[in-house]
Amino acid sequence: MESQRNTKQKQLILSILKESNRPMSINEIYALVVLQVPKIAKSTIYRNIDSLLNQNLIDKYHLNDNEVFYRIKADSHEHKHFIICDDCKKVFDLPSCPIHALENAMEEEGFIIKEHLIQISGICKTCAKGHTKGQ
Amino acid sequence: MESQRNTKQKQLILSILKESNRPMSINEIYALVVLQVPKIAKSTIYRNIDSLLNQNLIDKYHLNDNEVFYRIKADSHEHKHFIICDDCKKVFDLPSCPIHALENAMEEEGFIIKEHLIQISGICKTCAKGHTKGQ
DNA sequence: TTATTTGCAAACCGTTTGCAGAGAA
DNA sequence: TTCTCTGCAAACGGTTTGCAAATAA
Repeated sequence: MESQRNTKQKQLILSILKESNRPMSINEIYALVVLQVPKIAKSTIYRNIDSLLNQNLIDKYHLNDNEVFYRIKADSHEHKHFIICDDCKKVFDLPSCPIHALENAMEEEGFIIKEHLIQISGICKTCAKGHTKGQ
Repeated sequence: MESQRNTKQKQLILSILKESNRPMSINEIYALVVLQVPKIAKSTIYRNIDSLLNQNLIDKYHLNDNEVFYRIKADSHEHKHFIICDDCKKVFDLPSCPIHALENAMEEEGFIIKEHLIQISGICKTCAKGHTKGQ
């Protein structure tokens, strides 16, 4: 891996993700960055996001209506429980995992739940037979 | 809505989805369709998929590595609990929802679980205040 | 016969890449 | 000074669209 330079563009992107502390789309990030660096190109944001991913400072998610979101990495482990607003399309973290208690808590806090989705991934029986390919 | 014609292309696409009975990507569908209709264009598949979606015969999901999947509609309600193979990238339905028991069952059946994701969507507090927009 | 559907090619749009100049170290 | 990063413009790839020929009804 090459050495990394600290440009104001990269610092700005990182600080936006840190402050929002929720998954953001490229367009959300761009809208905020462009206020402070009016001539910034979207490719610069894509490249910096890529660099932050490689540095393991942020995570990437494919959520909702096929949009891609990035979020500052959680302290301990990757947090992958989201709540998505059907209206404004923003994505928020869920406080915890157990689903039923959690839904009740969400509703008490004023979020109107429409549906939930559970996604589990790993290696299926067929593929597990074929190879021991760990990663 | 206009009248719908039953072309062999559309019948074929629908029957492929019915037989597989799991979420399939456009490319998976295309690979099977092209065997029987060699000159078919992908745009024809996209258009037929769109028509089947409008007819409420199939569902659409954005899963895994930003891929889009389509699956024949379940009898009762929309089934949105998937299990995804990290290796072959195929997507299968989960038999039921409650997550812990389910993970145990999956592992007993030989699926190696790497991670799971819970996604809940609805209307956030802020948006709920603004408007009473039901859909 | 006639209106919808098809195959083809071009357009579209989010993302990626090549490149010369700007800027960090 | 040197080498990475930026802004710009063009390329890329999955999806959509326009159009004339094919086909279901």
